[in-house]
Amino acid sequence: MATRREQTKLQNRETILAAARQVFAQLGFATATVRDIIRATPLASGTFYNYFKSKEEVYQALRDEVALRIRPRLREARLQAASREEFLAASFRAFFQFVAEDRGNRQSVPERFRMDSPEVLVGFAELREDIAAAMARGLLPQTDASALGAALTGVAFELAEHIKAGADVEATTRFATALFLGGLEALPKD
Amino acid sequence: MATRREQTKLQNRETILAAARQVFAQLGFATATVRDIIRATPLASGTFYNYFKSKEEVYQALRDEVALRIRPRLREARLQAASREEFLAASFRAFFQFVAEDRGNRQSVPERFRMDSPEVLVGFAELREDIAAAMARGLLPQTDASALGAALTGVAFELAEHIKAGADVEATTRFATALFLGGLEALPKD
Amino acid sequence: MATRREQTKLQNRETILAAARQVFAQLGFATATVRDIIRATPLASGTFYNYFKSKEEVYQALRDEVALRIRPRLREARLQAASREEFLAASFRAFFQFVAEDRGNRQSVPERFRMDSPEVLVGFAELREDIAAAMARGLLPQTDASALGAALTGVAFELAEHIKAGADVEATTRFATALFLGGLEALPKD
Amino acid sequence: MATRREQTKLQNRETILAAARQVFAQLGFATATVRDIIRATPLASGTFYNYFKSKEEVYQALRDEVALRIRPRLREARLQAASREEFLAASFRAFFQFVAEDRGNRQSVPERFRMDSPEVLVGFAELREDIAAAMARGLLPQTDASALGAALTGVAFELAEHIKAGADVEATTRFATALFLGGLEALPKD
DNA sequence: TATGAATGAGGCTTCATTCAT
DNA sequence: AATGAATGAAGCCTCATTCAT
Repeated sequence: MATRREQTKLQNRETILAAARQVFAQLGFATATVRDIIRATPLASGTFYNYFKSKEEVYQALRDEVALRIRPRLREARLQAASREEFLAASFRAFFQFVAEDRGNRQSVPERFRMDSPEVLVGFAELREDIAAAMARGLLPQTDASALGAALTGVAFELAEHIKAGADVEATTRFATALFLGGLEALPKD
Repeated sequence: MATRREQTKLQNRETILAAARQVFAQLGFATATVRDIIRATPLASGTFYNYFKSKEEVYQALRDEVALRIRPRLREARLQAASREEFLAASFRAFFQFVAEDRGNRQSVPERFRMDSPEVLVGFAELREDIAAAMARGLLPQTDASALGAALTGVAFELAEHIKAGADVEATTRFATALFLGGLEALPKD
Repeated sequence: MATRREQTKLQNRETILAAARQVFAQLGFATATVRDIIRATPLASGTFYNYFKSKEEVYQALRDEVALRIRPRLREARLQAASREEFLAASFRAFFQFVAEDRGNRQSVPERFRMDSPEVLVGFAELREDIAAAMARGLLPQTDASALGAALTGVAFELAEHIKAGADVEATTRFATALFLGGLEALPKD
Repeated sequence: MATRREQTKLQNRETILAAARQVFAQLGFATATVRDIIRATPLASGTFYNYFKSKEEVYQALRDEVALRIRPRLREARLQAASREEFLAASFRAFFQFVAEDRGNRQSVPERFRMDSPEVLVGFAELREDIAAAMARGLLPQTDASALGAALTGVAFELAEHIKAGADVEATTRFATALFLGGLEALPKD
C-alpha cells in the first residue's frame, strides 16, 4: 500500500533529483554545492541527507537514471543491426533522439563531455564490446577498434551539441552515418 | 634601472602560472582553490592578487598561453594545405603533436573537453572560417560546414585522449585522415 | 487489562536505559548523543521522547538506579557499625564490592568522578550526616567532619579505580581502613 | 625585534587561550565548542584556526600551561623533603597554594577531576616515582606505593574543592598531613 | 503509543579576499 | 611590491526535537 508518507518520500526524492539536475546543468558538478541543490528546493537542509549522503551520491543517482534510459536503447540498436549502415544509423539515431527528447525536459547529460563517471564508462565498455562483435560478424571492417570507438564517440557527442541547439535528428544522423560509411572503407586495415 | 624589479615581477607571474598549471592538472579547475595554488608557491597569499584577480583569471591566462601555442600551428597547417589529404593530415598531425608534447611537460589542457573559454571558442571560429575557405577553394566538398567542423573536432579531441595515453602520433593521424578522406566523399552534398 | 501495554512500556524504558548505559560507557556522557542511544535500540527516535525529555534525563535515571543500589548498602554499613574499625571497613568494603560487581556487568559509573548529580550529592549529604552521628556516638573523633568526609570520599573514589583495574577488594579495604584508623588518631581535634 | 604584528599575534593567542579557559571552566571540555570559545573573543571565527587546529589543541595548550606551573613545584617540594612530615606537608601545601592562587584568576584546573590528559598523567607518574624514591630513602614506609599514591591524590583533589570554596590552605594542609602521618604508621607493610 | 521523516539551528572548517605593516 | 594574519561568508554535516500518520 502506497501510504501518503511513502508517496511523500518518493516525491521528495524526485524533488531533490530535479533540483540537482537543474543545478548541475547550470553550475557543473564541481562548482555546484549541496546547498545550491537544497536552495533549489522547498525542503530543509537536513532533509537532503535523509535521501543522499553527499553531492556525489545524487550525481551518481542522476547518472544512473540517464544511463538506464539510454544504454539499453543503444545496445539494442547495435545488436539488431543487419547491415553496416544500419549499425551506424541506428546507433546515431538512438543517441540523437535521446538527446533531442532531453532537450525539452532538461533531464539531459548535465555537462558537455563529462565522461568519467562509472555508468558512462560502462557505456563505453559496451560500445567497445559491440564494435568487436560487429567486426567479428563482418559488419565492421577489421581496424583499430579502440580508435574507431573514440571516433564514433567524438562525433556523436559533438554533434549532440548541434541537436541540443535544435538541429534535426534525421539530417544529423544521415550526416554522421554517411561520414563513417565512407570513412570505414578507407581506414587502414589491421 | 627598474629591470631587476620587472624581472622579479615576470618571475612571480611565471611562478604562479606554473603552480596553477600543476594544481589544475592535479585537482581540476573547479576543485582547485586559490589557496592550493598559493601553497604550491613560495609566495604569500596577498601576492597572488597583485597578479591575478581570481582563479578564473589565472585559468584564462593559462588557456591563452595554450591557445597561443596551438592556434597558429593549426591555422598554418590548414592554410598551407594544397590537397584535401594535406588539409586533414596536417591539421590532425599538428594537434596530436601538440598534445604529445604536452604529455611530457604537463602543460596540458587540464580537463578533457572544457571548451568554453573565449580563446578556445576563437579557435573553433577559426576552424569554421578555414573550412568555409577550403570549401571555396574546392579543397573540401560543399557540405554542412558546421557539422563537419563538429565531427573533426570530436574526432580530434577524442583521439587526443589516446595520444595522451601514449598512442602514436603518426598512426593516429593516418587513422583520422583516412576516416575523413573516405567519409567526405560519402557526405550528403549541400 | 492494561497490563500488556504497561509491560511494553517498562520494557521500552529498560531498553533505552540499557542502550544509554552502554553508550555512555563507551563515549562518555558529553560525547554521547541521543541519536547514539536511539541507534543502539530497535526503537524509533520519537519513542525516546515518550520516555525521557533529553539525554540529561536518561543520565539522571541511570544515576538514580546506581545510587539506589549503592546508597542503602553504605548507609547500613555505617549505621550498623559497632566500632570505629567496623565503621571504616564496612563502608569501604561496601563501596569497593559494589564497584567490583559493576566491573563485570558494565553498569558502572560511566565517568570517573562525575559527582555533581543530585543523587550523588544526596549520597554525600548522607555521608556527612552519618559522620556527624558517628562523632556523636563516639565512633569517630571530634574533628572537621567536612574535611574528613572529603578525605574518605577522595580515597574511596581513587582506590575504586584500582578495583576497576582488578585490585582485590579485601586488600584494598584493609589498606584504606588502616590508613584512616591510624590517621584519625593523629588528626587535629576540633 | 618584537614588531607590532608579532605582538598582536601573541596577544591573540592569549586572547583565545583566556577565552578557552573560561569556556572550559564553565561548560566542561566535552560540552564546550570552538564556537563558544570564539564567541568569548572579539576575533573572527577563522582566526581561531590560525592559532589552533581544534578544540583539542587549545585544551592541550591550556593543560601544558597548568602542568608547567604546578609540576615543578610539587617535584621540588617532594625532593627537598628531609622528613616524612615535610614530604607530606610540603606536597599538600604546594598543591593547595596553587589551587588557592587559581581561585582568583580562574586559570585553574578546569574540571573537577579530569585526570586523563597526558600532562596530568605525567604528573601522576612523577608522583609514583617520587614515592618509590622516598620509600627507598626511608622517608615513607614500605607499603603499596600505588595505593598510597592513589590515597594521596584522592585526598589532595577532594580537599582542593574545599580550598576552592575558600578553606584555609594551612589548616587544610595540617589536616591532610596529620591524616597521613598517623595513617602511614598503621598501614600494612609490604 | 510507536514511528520515522522533516526541520533548521548550530557544529566544524576552509575559502577568497583585504589590509596594515 | 610583498607579506601573511584577520576576516566572515559559506561549505558540509549532525543533532535534538517535532509532528503527521
